[in-house]
Amino acid sequence: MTSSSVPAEAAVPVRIGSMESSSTTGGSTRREATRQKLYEAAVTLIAEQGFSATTVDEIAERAGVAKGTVYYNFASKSVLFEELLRHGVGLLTASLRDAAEQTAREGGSRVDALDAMVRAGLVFIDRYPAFTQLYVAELWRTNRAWQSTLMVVRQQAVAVVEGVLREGVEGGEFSDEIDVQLTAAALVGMVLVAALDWKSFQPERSLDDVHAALSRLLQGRVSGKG
Amino acid sequence: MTSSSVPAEAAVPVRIGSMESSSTTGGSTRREATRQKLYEAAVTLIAEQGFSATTVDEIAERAGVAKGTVYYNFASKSVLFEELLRHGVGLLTASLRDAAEQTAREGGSRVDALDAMVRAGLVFIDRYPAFTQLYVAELWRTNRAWQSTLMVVRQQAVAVVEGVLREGVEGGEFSDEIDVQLTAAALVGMVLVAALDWKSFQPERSLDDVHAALSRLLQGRVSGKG
DNA sequence: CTTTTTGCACTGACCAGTCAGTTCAAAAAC
DNA sequence: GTTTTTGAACTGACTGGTCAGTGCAAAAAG
Repeated sequence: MTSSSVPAEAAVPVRIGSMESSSTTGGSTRREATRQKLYEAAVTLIAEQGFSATTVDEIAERAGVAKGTVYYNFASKSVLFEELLRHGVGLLTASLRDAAEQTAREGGSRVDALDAMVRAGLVFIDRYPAFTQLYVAELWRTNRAWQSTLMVVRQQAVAVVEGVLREGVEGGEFSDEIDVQLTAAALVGMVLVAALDWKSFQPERSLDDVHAALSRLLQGRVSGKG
Repeated sequence: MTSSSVPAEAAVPVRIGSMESSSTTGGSTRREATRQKLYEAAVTLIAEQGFSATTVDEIAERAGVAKGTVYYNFASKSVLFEELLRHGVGLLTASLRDAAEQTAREGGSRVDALDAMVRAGLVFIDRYPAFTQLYVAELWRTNRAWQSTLMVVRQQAVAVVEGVLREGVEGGEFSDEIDVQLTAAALVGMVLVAALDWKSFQPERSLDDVHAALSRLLQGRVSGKG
């Protein structure tokens, strides 16, 4: 296991295949496609069963490759998982940032930015429900190998929300008594749980519908008559 | 790894108070006490590592009993887990219901009831953080043996929140345009994620502090100056 | 153009270790 | 005397990871 006699081992450039095939420059070829298939297989299986209950054999089978191929492309089962995690949250973070920035560019308020981010979150969960499940299931675990990866990656996403809240407080749009960190976590939780519930128990509803419900809650338009 | 000499077994960070409230009914005796120890051991281990990654040997060791005792008291590993689940959510549901009813008894509004339930949720998570972790990690999984148990038990808890929202709508206190089911899920998510974040990343803060932050969000006192 | 070589990507049988669950005689606890 | 616990041995299935070998497309040699 440790210190095997591995020769030169032409440095594999840890490329993370994008969840959607970007295929910008023709660099990838077969390898990239294989990685992609493995990500997709792993994400659904782990979302369904959890990391430990998912076997490498299953992942390989679902991806339509041999088991050895998994280990040709990834150092271990947990490395595969960590790269999956990093990539997925990277997409989410970028999406949230875009939403906030575009709102600012269009002259919207901070509440508008928050609302746009809620929508961006919903769009993400709508597109990658399995990834979201898997992420939530692992986030608050302790004593796990990828704990640090998870923390870093969580902070990236939450920081975007915190940033908008902080700007809002500084600009006087939000009360300066709000607790930025906790409020950000609560907002993330609101979207996360509502969306997972949507996907799990009312999948027929439209994104706009769900967004409208959360918007109302976000903007405190719950009390009082409609 | 197995049966290592286990040094001091020092301070377990996440303490689970006895989930069996008090020994009111005298039916238990020794057996009940053993079961209790097994619950407590299982809940922390599974919260940390997940169900599949936790071995029966570990649970027995942590509980300080022999492996045979586990199988004398529970038919299987998953039966132990299911009973744990049912018991824990039973406590939460009772607690939420109490909060709502007491608010009503004292003549509070529905928002007050919601607020009381937020607090009850926080108190629960504060007392049983490991159980909460474990529950969240399993809730949205699919294809698992205890899936149906989980659904039933989830519905019990969420229904209490939905009930208060519905009463609020009927009584004109809440807008009749709110989506009861989604809003309930969002509220639960808000408390859940904020609390887990609190326990994981800001454990030094007080419950009142966290409650105040969530109250503000719940009552839409975010926008506008302090 | 044809033949040979190269080396990347992939294969799948295999191994050493692990784990849920069983068994049971004997000891404790009640 | 009965109920509960112990503790260690055992089984049989499963799993992460390994490795010698295959296939093939493009480069190099002829």
